[in-house]
Amino acid sequence: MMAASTRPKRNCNRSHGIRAVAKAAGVSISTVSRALRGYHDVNPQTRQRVQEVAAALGYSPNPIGQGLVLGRSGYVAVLFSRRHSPALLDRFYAEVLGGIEAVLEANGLSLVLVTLQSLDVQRRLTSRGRVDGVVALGCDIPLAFVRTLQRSSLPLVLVDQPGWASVPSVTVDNEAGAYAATRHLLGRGRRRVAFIAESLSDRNFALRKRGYERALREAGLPRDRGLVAEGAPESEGGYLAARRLLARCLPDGIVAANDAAALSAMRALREAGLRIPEDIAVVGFDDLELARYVHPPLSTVHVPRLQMGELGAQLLLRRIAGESPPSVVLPVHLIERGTT
Amino acid sequence: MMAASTRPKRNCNRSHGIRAVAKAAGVSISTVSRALRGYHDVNPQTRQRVQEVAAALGYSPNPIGQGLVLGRSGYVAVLFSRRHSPALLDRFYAEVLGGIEAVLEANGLSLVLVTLQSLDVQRRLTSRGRVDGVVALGCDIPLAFVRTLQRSSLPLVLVDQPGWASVPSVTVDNEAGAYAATRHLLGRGRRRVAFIAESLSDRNFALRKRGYERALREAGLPRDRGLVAEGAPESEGGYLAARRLLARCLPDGIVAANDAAALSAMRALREAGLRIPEDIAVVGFDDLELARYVHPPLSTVHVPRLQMGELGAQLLLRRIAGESPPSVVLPVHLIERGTT
DNA sequence: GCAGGGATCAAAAACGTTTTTGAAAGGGCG
DNA sequence: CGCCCTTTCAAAAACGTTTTTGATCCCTGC
Repeated sequence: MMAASTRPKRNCNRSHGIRAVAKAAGVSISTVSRALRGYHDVNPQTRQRVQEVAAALGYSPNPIGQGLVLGRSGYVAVLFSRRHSPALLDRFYAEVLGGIEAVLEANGLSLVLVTLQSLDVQRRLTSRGRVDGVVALGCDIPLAFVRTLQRSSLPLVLVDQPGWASVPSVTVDNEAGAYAATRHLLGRGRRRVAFIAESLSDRNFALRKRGYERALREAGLPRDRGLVAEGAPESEGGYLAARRLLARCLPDGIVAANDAAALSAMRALREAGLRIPEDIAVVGFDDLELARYVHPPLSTVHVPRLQMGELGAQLLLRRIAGESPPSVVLPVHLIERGTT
Repeated sequence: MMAASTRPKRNCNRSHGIRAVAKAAGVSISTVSRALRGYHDVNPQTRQRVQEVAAALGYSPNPIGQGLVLGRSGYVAVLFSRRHSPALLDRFYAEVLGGIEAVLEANGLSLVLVTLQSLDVQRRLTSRGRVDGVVALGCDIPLAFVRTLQRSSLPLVLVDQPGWASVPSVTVDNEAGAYAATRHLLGRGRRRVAFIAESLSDRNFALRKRGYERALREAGLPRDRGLVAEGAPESEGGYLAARRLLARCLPDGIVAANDAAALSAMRALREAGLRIPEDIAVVGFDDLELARYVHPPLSTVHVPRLQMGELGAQLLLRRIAGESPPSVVLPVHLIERGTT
């Protein structure tokens, strides 16, 4: 009597899982799998019955079981640097994230958020089978880290950071955007045009500075180092940069490396008693939603954030599929509003 | 000769995995598992050798294999409503997210971002073993949806939305916060104090309205429906609400349901030629970082966002462990700045 | 000398799926 | 009537772990 229940193992006659469906439909589990996956070698009647039974039991394949045999997890990691980590997540990357999520979602993948803050990030990413690919966001992901990821042969794309070698990337034409912004100010008769940034060690901001310098050079204006000011790599860096700039000279136009810097710079300008745009014109970069709503509305270079995210995700999907898609550089365009 | 390689199956002698470590260390795979997991019945020398070999081979256990046998995935879903989905992610929830991520990270769990936009969200969450738990963010997750999640016996906690039954939650004392804000204005001699919100169907905003009303009642002021205005549930809803309010009457104080509404209302007030705080005082709710930097700096009710996220994650961890932790209501406090 | 017991480890079952392999059934053709 | 091919499905292997079970070895105590 007792022998039968001596070793009940875990629970062998559970009511979930592919086995339950197989039993209820009176077929084998392999047939259930094929029927549900839409393979050809299964009788239409059988397929129909299996589908009905599966629906009735509320069955859907356990993704871990699938992942084990298929060798994929169904997760894609989105890597943030410390500066843009969720706690500091600015609207810029929030929107990029939205684009990534939409595309992944449409392809049945889930998005896992990872920040560079944690020490064993590397292990968690490269650990075999944990994620199927990585999108690295922003230009302050250390190159060494990217190289490590690349070595682990995990599909990888860079967004808002130039790619290299076989790593595809999605970026915007930073240099051309800043060039257009500067030309715009020069075209309005401004002659002492400054450039400010939260930080010039940010690679994207450095590229924008080059566009600014090229415009000045082409206009035949002398290069004045006093016209370039740097703040601090934090949310109020632009305010600091503007204060430093005004302490040195009085420009009649400012090209800011991003909207955040432009907006806090505007506060500094107002505190200094300057009128915008009469005394000094300002143009930003990014076209945050907020730019439309401040007073006066901020002229800025529009960056297609959603599209960046979507393209990044699409590139990653192709990479996961084994292709080697080329990097893409998105064009940007200036939007004139009230500050110029 | 050929018989040996007739069926090479996938690849049976691969150089990764627990088997490789076992072979290299000259022990069985079960010993490797026990040694690495820190169990007792393994000789210290053997353990040491196994650890060295594992480190040398760069081995770490495949989480999918672990998940399969352990019945957990190592992932926790954070659920956003459409309104706060990544594309629209406001700084409020970004910071809550940061708190959640920090705690999960410290406990070896990863965070997967899920929005209510997708149609089969439900399947993806409740599908057995996909995630170990869910944190639902915000007060506009449909109750029906929450109930479904609850029925699936997936550990669940609500953040910024009142829990019920056995679902624990983390909220702030919205009613008390708005009460304090209103009392503050009344204490400064304001008598015609209005309340504006992007939307009154938002449950948290409705609670704040009740705090506002209680303060007026206790002060013996007559109830005036014209003093309550609603905008639209979008980023510029506060602007609209303020316009509607001013079209009806001229208050000398405004309690806004959140900082976003307060800030865009301030724009409307300024456009109407009103001085802040001389003609009209404004107090917000949330204490966004931006509140400190606008001009004049916004008086507001501080909401401990990071802490909300941390507590939410901790509650979920306890729930996953099988406990039934109680809901928590965090206190809030008023911060006086330049607008009152 | 031998039963009993603790320490250490190997073998195997189990987790839930997919995919390969091969077998049975049915039909056309010689 | 037998052979071969096609259709349909069942059985089993495989994915990478953890955990249970039981075997071996060595020691202690009688």
